[in-house]
Amino acid sequence: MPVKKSEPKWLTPKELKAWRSYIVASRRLWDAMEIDLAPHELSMSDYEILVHLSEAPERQIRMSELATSAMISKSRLSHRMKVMEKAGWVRREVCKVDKRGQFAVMTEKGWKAIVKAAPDHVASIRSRFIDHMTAKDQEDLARIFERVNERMREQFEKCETEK
Amino acid sequence: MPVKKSEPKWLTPKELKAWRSYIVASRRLWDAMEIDLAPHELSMSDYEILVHLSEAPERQIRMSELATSAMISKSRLSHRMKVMEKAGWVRREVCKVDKRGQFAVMTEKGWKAIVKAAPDHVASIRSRFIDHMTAKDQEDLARIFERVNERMREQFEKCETEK
DNA sequence: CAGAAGTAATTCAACTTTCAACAAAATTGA
DNA sequence: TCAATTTTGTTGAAAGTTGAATTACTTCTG
Repeated sequence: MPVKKSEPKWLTPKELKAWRSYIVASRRLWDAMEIDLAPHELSMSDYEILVHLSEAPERQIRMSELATSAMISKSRLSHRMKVMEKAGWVRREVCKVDKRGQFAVMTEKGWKAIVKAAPDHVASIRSRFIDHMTAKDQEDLARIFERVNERMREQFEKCETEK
Repeated sequence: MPVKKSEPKWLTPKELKAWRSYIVASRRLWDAMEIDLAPHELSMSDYEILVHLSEAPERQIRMSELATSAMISKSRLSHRMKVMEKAGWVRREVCKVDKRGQFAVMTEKGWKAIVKAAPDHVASIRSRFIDHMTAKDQEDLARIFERVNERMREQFEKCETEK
């Protein structure tokens, strides 16, 4: 029997428009916000790392946990930490309970750096994104992306259990 | 007179939720779609390049134009083209009118590769994103991101004229 | 309690992206 | 016309990212 793939269900013009405008705006938005952060010698990704670190109790957290919350690989975090350690923003401390573990610890200097960058970053989020939509839009957006996120989690879990 | 920065206008909980759900879902979405494309030996970025190339008249286009439409730097495009040329998907041809110029030309093999990848990619856009929202949501989303995009273009133009 | 399996984090090697410098050609304008 | 400027595209080195391998522990199991 000849293998016949089912006809792909192409996107309708409206679907395509939703996808393209999302993907194009997202790309530009990211670039613009990187530029906005650059004066603070921070990339979006490094900013994210520092925020999660700063929100941890006593501004310290295990490397693995930090990697998870900042949504980057452990390897990448290791490399970035080396850079940020050199900049004096963080330091590493061995975990006394589990000697395999390391704590990422935010230094006073790191705290000052993030406190200094935060107002500009928030202004950037506003001027590039949030301020261009109504309160209703914000709610819709949150709902939509929360759902997308939720579905991806489900898909991922399904894919895990299949192993 | 002491310099006093105006109090930063922090995000309200709703604004923060809109921003965070957008940024988190976007990150995961991108990763998931990279994984979906991987079996075709393509990254999202390379796919984008090939799509724009395939949509050009006679499937050929000047390097600069391609870089602009795929929203990547000329340098990056140059490097990627070298890789894709090696894979046999594209080749380069000098422009007879403007001898500085190069045309990126899609090969038959490249066309076949993109035609083969497209149905899976569209299925990926659907299952990861589009299918989780209503038609109304799609319209709202398109409108919101179109506006965000438009505003960024204005901001960029303003910043250009200031030079 | 020994050793097998699992986990935390880093390192290595390969690859990708960026940035600055460059060459060649086209355009501008005095 | 012709020198200055701009544009096109590439290159090479440095920086960043990834995934597999590695090291050093911890936990589990009989």
